[in-house]
Amino acid sequence: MAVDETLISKYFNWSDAKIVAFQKALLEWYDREGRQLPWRVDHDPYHVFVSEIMLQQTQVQTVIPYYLDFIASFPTVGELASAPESKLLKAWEGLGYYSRVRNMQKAAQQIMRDYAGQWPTTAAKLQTLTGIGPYTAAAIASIAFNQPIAAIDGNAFRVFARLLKIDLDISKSQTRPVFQAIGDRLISVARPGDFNQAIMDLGTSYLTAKQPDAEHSPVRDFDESLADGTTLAYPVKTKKAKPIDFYYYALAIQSPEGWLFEQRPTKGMLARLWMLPLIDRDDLTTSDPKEVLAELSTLFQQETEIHAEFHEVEMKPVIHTFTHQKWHIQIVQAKLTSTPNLSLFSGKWLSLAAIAEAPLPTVQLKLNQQLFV
DNA sequence: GATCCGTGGTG
DNA sequence: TCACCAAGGAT
Repeated sequence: MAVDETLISKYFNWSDAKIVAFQKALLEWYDREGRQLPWRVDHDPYHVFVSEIMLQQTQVQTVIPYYLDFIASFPTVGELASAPESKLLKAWEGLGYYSRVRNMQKAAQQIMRDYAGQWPTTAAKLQTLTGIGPYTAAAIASIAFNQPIAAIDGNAFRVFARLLKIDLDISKSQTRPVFQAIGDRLISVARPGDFNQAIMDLGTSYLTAKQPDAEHSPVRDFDESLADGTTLAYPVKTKKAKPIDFYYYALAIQSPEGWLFEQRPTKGMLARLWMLPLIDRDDLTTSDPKEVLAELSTLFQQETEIHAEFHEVEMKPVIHTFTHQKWHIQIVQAKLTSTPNLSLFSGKWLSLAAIAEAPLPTVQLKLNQQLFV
């Protein structure tokens, strides 16, 4: 809570007059050139909430169609709270970070149960809701309820780091309180929501990460890194690790009732979404292609007593890169003349129509492209 | 506090 | 191909 005052004053010692001038320059620009976005047509806390969750680590252009569909399907927090999970996951299909939508429903249920459907108005209370952290709580509190608290996202880190030449590593958790304290001193008490959104618009226009145009920004006169030509030195951030390679076979098994799909476990990657069964190549005793197919066939027959003749599909492996993992998937196919009982694979036989209804991760959509087109 | 959790775009 | 980025949060 108590942020080291000497650390703050190392980077920030603007006068009140300078702060006011900064707010004026920023907000006048925002009034002139701020983006028109679907979630900016009103300040409904539910609308702000849905958009902010979707925008976590996701670009505006990606979010827009999902936001419009989501609000149409689940218009109120009460309808979100009572929606079936499968519908929610389907609405989120392709957006990534799928735990966001399940946490969003938990938060909606907390609103209904603990707050009688009325949103709490302070960032502190909002942050107790599942899936709402310091950034999202500040965004909702400031935009929907005019609370003067800075929303420190990637844009705010970058903008403030450049303006004030803050050389703290923004990937370290101790850094956030410093930016929070400085942002809270800079923010316009009269228009906190617009201030936060203006900082974000600034971060996606003149002060972008790779090709900034700081010399034309509306706050160029307040930009200390522009003054000495060190814009690109900020923000300081440690590099991310390279994704780890994984090698799988995807079993494309077709019976008269459809294709065998599995729902992924409740926790971990792509939780509760549907995919073809994946066999880790490291779990097989051989890497010789012919022996692999024989082993898969044996594996399947053990449980079914149905003869399954697997064959490698003549297609390139599907390669899909996540943040931390890179999957190399070779499809193997088998067509069954009757439908066996399942025990080895805890899956379901899905018709093409059912596959279209099920929530699928993008890597499975890639597999579908190879199989069903 | 380091790691996990997706996807699409860009140079 | 690859590294990096984009309105973060939970564990």
